[in-house]
Amino acid sequence: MIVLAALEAAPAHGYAIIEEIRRRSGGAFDLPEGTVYPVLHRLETSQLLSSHWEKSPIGRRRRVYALTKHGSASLAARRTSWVQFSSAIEALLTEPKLCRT
Amino acid sequence: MIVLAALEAAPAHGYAIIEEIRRRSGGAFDLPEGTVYPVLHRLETSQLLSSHWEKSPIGRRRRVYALTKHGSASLAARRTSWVQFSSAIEALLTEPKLCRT
DNA sequence: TTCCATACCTAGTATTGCTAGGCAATGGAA
DNA sequence: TTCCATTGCCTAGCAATACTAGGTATGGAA
Repeated sequence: MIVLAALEAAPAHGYAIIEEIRRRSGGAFDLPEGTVYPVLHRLETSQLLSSHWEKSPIGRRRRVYALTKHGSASLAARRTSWVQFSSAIEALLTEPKLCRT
Repeated sequence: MIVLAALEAAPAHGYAIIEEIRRRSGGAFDLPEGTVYPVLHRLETSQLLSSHWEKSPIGRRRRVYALTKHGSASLAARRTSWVQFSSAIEALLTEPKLCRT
């Protein structure tokens, strides 16, 4: 979900995605390449991302990923799941206090 | 963290913990026994829980778990981690909209 | 007696985050 | 010129773990 969200605003290549995630999360998520690249491959295999090779301004090759329609839909679904999940966690963490009478 | 939180109010045995988690989460977390029992064993090995055998009112054996001091401290730390984690996810999920000018 | 609910357990599988490497090109420093 | 840092990609293998799919045992109800 994090990777999909990072690609929501615009397509990007792996290295930039890692930096974007680190920046947006205020450093909380500093994901190593060994985590992100396999995720990108899995998401592409699942048709949630598409990719093509590009040249950076100084001539380096890059693989640029973009959300597909399925990817956008999946992100929306994951957002909903996240809200339900975090609400449930919140309920589990706070209910004991509500029980005291 | 979920299991620790379920034991915060009072000690309980495995089966009751599963029901308590299901109840508190409004059915969102319906954890199978194959998930919870190994977790209980791991938490006890890590000294976060202690256990003893009891007899239920109708005579069935039960293993009742309780938070240790380390368990309470660990739960507190996990709560803090959860808040940071969920805040970071929230930031990742909402920032794209903030970027539009 | 047979079945269900309670109550516990674990072997094995599938997933996945991460470590620890490797490859390649570029630009600047020594 | 040579070397290293940075950018940029990749993967094999380890470790953790959620879950499936079984198993055991007891008490009460049908």
